[in-house]
Amino acid sequence: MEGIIHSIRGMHDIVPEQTSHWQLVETSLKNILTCYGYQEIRFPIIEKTELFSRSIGEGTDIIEKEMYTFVDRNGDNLTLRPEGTASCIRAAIQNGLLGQTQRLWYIGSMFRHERPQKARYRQFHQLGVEAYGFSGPDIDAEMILMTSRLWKELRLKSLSLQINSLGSIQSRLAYRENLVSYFESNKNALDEDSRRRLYRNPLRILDSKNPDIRILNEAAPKLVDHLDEESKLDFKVLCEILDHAGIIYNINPYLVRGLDYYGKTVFEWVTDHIGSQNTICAGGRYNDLAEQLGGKAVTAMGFAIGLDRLMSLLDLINLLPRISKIDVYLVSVGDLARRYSLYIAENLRNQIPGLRLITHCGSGSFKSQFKKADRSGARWTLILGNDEVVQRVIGVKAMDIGEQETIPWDALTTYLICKLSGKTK
RNA sequence: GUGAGUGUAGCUCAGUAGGUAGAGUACCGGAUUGUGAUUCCGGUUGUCAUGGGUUCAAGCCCCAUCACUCACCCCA
Repeated sequence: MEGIIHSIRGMHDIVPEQTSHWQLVETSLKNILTCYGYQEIRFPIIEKTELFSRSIGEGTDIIEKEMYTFVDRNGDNLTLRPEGTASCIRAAIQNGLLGQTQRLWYIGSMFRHERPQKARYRQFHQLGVEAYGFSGPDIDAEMILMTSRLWKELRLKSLSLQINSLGSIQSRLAYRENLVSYFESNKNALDEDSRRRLYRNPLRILDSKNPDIRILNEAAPKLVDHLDEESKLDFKVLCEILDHAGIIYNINPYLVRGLDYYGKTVFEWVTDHIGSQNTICAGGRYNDLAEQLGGKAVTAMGFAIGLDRLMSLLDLINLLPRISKIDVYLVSVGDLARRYSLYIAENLRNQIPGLRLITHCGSGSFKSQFKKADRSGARWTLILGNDEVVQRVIGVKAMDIGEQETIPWDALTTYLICKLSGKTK
């Protein structure tokens, strides 16, 4: 394998067998977003580093050690986007979109320099959704209902919904103090990770995986008891809307989310099927971010779906359908026939828009051409030899039942349209 | 960044106690001078991840490097 250049660690190719599935899923997702009135926005894959450090939070792992950051030829400090929220709101500010309410979505690659593992890659794909100018909690509920519909559309039942409210920044600060003093008085019980988080991001101790810490958390002060009145009410209304819609959820007081800009509503859809990276979709409210990035204050709510994780979940529980790739494969043998095959194919394409037709190209015996026709998944094989050309006819073989008919050229289009629409002739 | 496991044909994997590499599948050809998926016959495919070391001899043992996988951390 010497001399072969490989892709960078943690960055993977998506090959044709997979792209057909990705396209299918992406189309479903986009259709539903469109039906809810969300519009696509596209923004650059690279931004000034400052955009991310100012939004995501200086103390987070993303900023501290996971960004692909470099200095470009102008000396500017740039970063491959580790997430979409900051870029999206930057684009909204810059393009004057925040004068009115916005429902937006985007899709694309994100980059984080983490150790790769199952469903976690250095280049990964997210579908992000953001809404600006809605104070909630109705838009919060709308997003959760919409994600629930996405799963229904994909026939995905193995996701469970976790929700929580982080409260306003002020109420969270008060809570944080309480929490720190609680953990300080139990400092000996803390593990190494938790001690590190104690002053930097004490809320994150709450979602530790360590069983001992979990026990310690049970007696910790509860965020719910420190919520400000507005957050409390919003959260109550959110729960009521979800109840009315029949959405099953779990209020998880330990759900705190990692990025600094979240406040009030947060939610996650998790699965226990794909290993340790179990969050498929997550988001929350971030009402202070726009102002923090130099825009005017705008309420905002958003979430992102980890598409790599979604695809691997769908694959694992066998929800990816067998996709028929092609309708018709045209084989041709003989000099005369080969000259006519592309001509016949083009005529068919003209007359049957959307026809999925492969014309055999290159050499190949009759036998090998048929093998290719078979493997292409085509339901019909068209057979053109010199004899057929002379008689102005073509063979049509139904690959599933193995029956073959001879059809005159001028009747071929009608014949195929009949077959494709499932009608018997 | 930390830890563990795995690297042999395009793919999935065997490879006995160190003795110079095998199966299935895929691919190509034939049985059928013009008919696939089934059957039968034949053929091709490898710097055994890379570099060193031990040995008369290394796919196998030792060391290093790289990659992949899983978990921790973190997050979608």
